[in-house]
Amino acid sequence: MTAKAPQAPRPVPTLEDVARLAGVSTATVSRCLNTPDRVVKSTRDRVMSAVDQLGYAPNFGARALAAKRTNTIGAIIPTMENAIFARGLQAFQEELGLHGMTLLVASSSYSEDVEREQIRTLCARGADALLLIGHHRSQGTLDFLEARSVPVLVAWVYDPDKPQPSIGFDNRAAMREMAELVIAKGHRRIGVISAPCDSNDRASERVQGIREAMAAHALPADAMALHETPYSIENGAAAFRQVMDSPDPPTAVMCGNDVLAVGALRAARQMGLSVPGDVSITGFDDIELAQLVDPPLTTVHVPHRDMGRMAARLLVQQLNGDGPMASTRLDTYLCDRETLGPAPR
Amino acid sequence: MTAKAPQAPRPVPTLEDVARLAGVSTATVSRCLNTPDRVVKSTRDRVMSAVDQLGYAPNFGARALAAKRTNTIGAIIPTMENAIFARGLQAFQEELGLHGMTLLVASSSYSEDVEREQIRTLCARGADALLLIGHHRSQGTLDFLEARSVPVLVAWVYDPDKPQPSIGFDNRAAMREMAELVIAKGHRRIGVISAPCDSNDRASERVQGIREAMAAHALPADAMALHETPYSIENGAAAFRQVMDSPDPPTAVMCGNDVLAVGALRAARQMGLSVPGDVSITGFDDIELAQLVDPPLTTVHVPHRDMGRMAARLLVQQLNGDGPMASTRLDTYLCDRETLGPAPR
DNA sequence: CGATGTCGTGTAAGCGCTTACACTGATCTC
DNA sequence: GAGATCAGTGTAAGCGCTTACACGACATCG
Repeated sequence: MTAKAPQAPRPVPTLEDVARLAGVSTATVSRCLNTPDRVVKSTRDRVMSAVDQLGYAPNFGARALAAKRTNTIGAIIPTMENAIFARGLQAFQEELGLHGMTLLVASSSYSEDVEREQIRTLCARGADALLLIGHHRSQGTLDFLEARSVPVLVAWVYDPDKPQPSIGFDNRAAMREMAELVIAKGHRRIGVISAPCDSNDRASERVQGIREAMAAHALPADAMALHETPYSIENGAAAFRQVMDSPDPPTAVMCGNDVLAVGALRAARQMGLSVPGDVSITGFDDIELAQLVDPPLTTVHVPHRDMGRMAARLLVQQLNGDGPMASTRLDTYLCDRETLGPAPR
Repeated sequence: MTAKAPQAPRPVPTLEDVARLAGVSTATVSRCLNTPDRVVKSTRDRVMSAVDQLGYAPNFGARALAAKRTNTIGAIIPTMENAIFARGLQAFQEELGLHGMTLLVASSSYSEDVEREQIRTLCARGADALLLIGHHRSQGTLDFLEARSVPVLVAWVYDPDKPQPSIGFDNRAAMREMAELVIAKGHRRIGVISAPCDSNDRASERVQGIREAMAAHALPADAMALHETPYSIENGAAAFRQVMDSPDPPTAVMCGNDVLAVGALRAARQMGLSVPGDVSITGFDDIELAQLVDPPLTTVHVPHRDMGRMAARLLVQQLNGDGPMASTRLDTYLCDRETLGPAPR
């Protein structure tokens, strides 16, 4: 195909090959690549052209081994399937790129065990720091992290009382605010569709927020019908059917996130229920999908991009030795679109 | 917090630490981890408990350096923003996992230069093979890949004539089929909203498919109004407005993918146009969103999961030395939902 | 003008791991 | 019962890179 490769003389060129071709030592080549200003221009040019000619790319593993730093940050998110974390992660990556760092992403499928495995993998791969979602993880995992002294930042939650720094929002307060609105609209029987709460502090905090609002308005605990199911549109739809299949169904269904809410919305339509005429539905996250469905979803807006960007900054600061990270709180706000209406009488 | 770490005696444990604690050589520890059956059980147990006790995790870089294999496959997709590649990649990852391989994902933002950088990065990180999207890339990149002799599989297209093996579908034929249907419904002026065609063979093939169908029915080339814009809902909406802002607007707008189509659909609603009463809209990909919008989108179904799964199998086979990969063609089919209707008269 | 810096470069010691090879006892074979 | 075989383990040589240190060649200075 190309004239440059007569056969396959040396499968992959190394620093040494470059050095030989340029007639310098490996140290000089290394310096050209990492600290170009410590090498005189004439030498540098010679080295660089050798690099090009050979199609040399430094071996990352070897580099990490020798330098003990990888400029890589790992992130483990519960899922890549839907858009919940996509936007935040995108911003995270962009900001990291600005600082010359690379992102390594893994997903845990909402499983504690998988997450532990992924943490080990990312550490093994030399991540200089980790971004994790939520606080819930086993002591063993925490110990491991501490033993390796990898800086960890927890995102999507804000909890200054935890030992690990976090960046995010107050899930409980955010959902409480939404519940207040729902109650203000006259709803007294509230269905709740949430992700499984154990091992998911975002989910449990949100449910807790609803409980608090109900208590504040002297609504009995059994006025809330809680259904837990993993995040997916299908599951949201199924859960909605179950929640509504009761002698005294709720007039509003609050969902733990938008994906579940969109499922609920579909189910409602299939059941011939008008939203919000017959039943109100609310979401959480304000993902793109929320304004695409019909009617557009009333939900809690989460500042995904800001969160991602700030997470990157905090991590970079910490790695540059500018002191420990401070937990940071971002604001959410209600997006009262069209799926929440007054309680039917 | 925990009692196990009095201070920080040795930041991160190494093979040697484990060996010392277990009273064996590093070779034995290594064997316990990689080929457990070559070590007698009593020794192995001792080693393993040392591993646990120390929280040891092998250094990936060092391992790759010594073993010259990483069991890692890299994939570079144009974007993570929307769901176009998500499902396929998920399946790809799952299948890789079954074979003990790990996936490293990067995104190129539809930029050739970024992709080249990412390819280098993934190679540097030791990817044993690469999954790339589409055939379009510079000769320099191709040379680089060949020089390093990294197996490459191209996905989301099928083209047995290219030197690189591919797995996917015939974008041109798939879109031609859709265009045939559109024409059969009586449409004669067709708007086309596509991603920029240069450097995106999927996009250009799809447009070409429309051209072929139109030619086959003796429609003049200028019966097609083509608008190119990057994939995003917003862009789709904007392009739709432009396409329709003509003295003689098209009666059907065919979009290069579902994301654009959903944007077009929104724009149509905002403009007070009924779909498909006033104007028909079609998509491509059949992402989840396609059936969530109202009315559900007529689109081309692409077997994302099959493609991902088979891509993984092909790659694994190749790495196991079972001969070179063969280009594989998958079928698409039309999903005629509710956004395509007869041409208004 | 010899002592002292400074700058650009080379030398070589690892970084943590795998693995070819060597070694040691058992077990087996005739 | 001596030699062959073999399973289990240790020894040590790298893998490709960074970087502390050494070194020579100048420029600078009192």
